[in-house]
Amino acid sequence: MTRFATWNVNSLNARQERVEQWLADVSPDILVMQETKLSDDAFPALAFGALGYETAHHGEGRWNGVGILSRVGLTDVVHGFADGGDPDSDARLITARCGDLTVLDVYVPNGRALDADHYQYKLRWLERLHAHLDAVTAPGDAVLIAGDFNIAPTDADVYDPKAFEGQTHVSAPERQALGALIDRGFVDVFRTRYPDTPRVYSWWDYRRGDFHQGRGLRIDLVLATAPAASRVEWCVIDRNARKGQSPSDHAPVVVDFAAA
DNA sequence: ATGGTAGAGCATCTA
Repeated sequence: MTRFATWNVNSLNARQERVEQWLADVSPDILVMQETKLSDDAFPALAFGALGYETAHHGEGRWNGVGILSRVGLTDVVHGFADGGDPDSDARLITARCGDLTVLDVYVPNGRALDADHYQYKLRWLERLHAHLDAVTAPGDAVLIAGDFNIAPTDADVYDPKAFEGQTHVSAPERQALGALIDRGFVDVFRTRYPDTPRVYSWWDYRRGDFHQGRGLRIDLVLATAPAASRVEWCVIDRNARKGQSPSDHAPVVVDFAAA
């Protein structure tokens, strides 16, 4: 069994102690993180190494930043897009082979507002994933795209769909971009396993007591190709990690895969 | 009316 997890940690500097405690509690074999907000130089590879993990990190410093921990092997690391285009100005993608899984760790742009340039950047960014997948994967591979998608796949993933009308995370073009990955053969592991379970979220705004009021979005996803999806034994969003002192605003998503 | 909180870094920007 391989235990895989994704977590937007919202600053590793602010969260290191909590992340280490969570690793001890949950013991994932692979953890992909988003929003480390670190440069590669500042990434605490030694601290994670002492816990038994190999690491890879792609970060620019103040914002964004993605990192992978693995204790089942970590090879073929690709920083950013391998689509032959211009380098992404933001550090939002890192890819690696972890054991028998090819893992894309993604921090999809937020979008900010439907009329913002950043929203067009988000759509282009999602489009670029296809050429990247063409470059780094082959048909039949067990591939995961995991991370903070900043997209709620359907209204069932939104606490109050009316409140989000006209906003990012729920717009048709974003959902269509996610749909294009589904059309490509990826499945949303959590929703496939729990098709009818309502009010399960992975992110809650820090403000207004949203977490305790149950006002959240399910925007942290694990997408898997069939060779990986067929091995899913268990999937959970760890709400407990959103509780207590100084939590991230996101909860981790954990997936157990049976041995190939 | 455009809040409220958190993080980075020290004025706001991002989420």
